[in-house]
Amino acid sequence: MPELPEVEVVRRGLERWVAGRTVTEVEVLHPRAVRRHPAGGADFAARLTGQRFEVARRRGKYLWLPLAESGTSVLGHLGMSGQLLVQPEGAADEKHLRIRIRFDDSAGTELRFVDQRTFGGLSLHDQTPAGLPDVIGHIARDPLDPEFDDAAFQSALRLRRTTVKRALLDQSLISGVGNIYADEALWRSRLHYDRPTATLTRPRSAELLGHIRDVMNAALAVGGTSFDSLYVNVNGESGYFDRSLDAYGREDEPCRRCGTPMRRRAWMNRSSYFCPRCQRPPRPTV
DNA sequence: AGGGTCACCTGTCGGC
DNA sequence: TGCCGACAGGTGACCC
Repeated sequence: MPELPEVEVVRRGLERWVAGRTVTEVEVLHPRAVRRHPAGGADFAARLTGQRFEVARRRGKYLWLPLAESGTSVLGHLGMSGQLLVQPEGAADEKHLRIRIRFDDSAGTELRFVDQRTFGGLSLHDQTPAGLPDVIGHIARDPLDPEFDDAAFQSALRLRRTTVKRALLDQSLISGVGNIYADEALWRSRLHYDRPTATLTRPRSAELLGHIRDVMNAALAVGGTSFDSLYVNVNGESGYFDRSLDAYGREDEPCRRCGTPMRRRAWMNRSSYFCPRCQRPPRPTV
């Protein structure tokens, strides 16, 4: 569940089903799932056992479970294919089950980290005075954070010497935006992905930020975007926002504004979807 | 220093 | 059928 709305859906599930529970056993079934925990899987398991989870928090695409009275937290990132699932004890292991966490209560469920491509993982970190795991200090606030500074973001965006989609995907400038919501916000803003950030006016950058927020909130309201069973909440359920996408994945389909067939362009080892009429490419600079 | 490229994985899909 | 390449929602180490 990679981008902000999908991660927030997972965070809410953890808040409901995992907060307040005490860990009795941790099984690390694949070393890559704890590769961001330098001391290794055995240390991760030993240090987590006996600890009690507090309410899950999130910044951008990272989420973490603070451990009560310890000054540490379990940090999680879902990568491209990670899932955090609350499953009945005894349910058959998923094919890509990487980490299992058991609890001391009688709720009858356990927490599982399942990840096909192993780009995601869990790790244990000290918290900074601000309450953030120390290794994500470089991650900017996300646009749904009440303390996100709109004016500062707009200024920083326009000062960058890069192109607008690159900037949106830079998690140290604004976090939580990935390939889907970048394309959606750019389509709503009528901006081409290769538009130099320096050419954005203040109103255009404000409008872009507004569209990022709007599209993320709209996705969150319907449980996020799921094209397949890889992207689900902690109960294994998909979101519905794929039906509302205007740009992402719509190659050759008519633009919902002007009817022109949408295009896909290879871009940074991935794809950008855009309307060639509504989102004109920037004039080549000399 | 900051921007841009590529590797890291496993799986699916479409073309031949 | 099978093989092969393209592609998939992300990140950060490493270039220049």
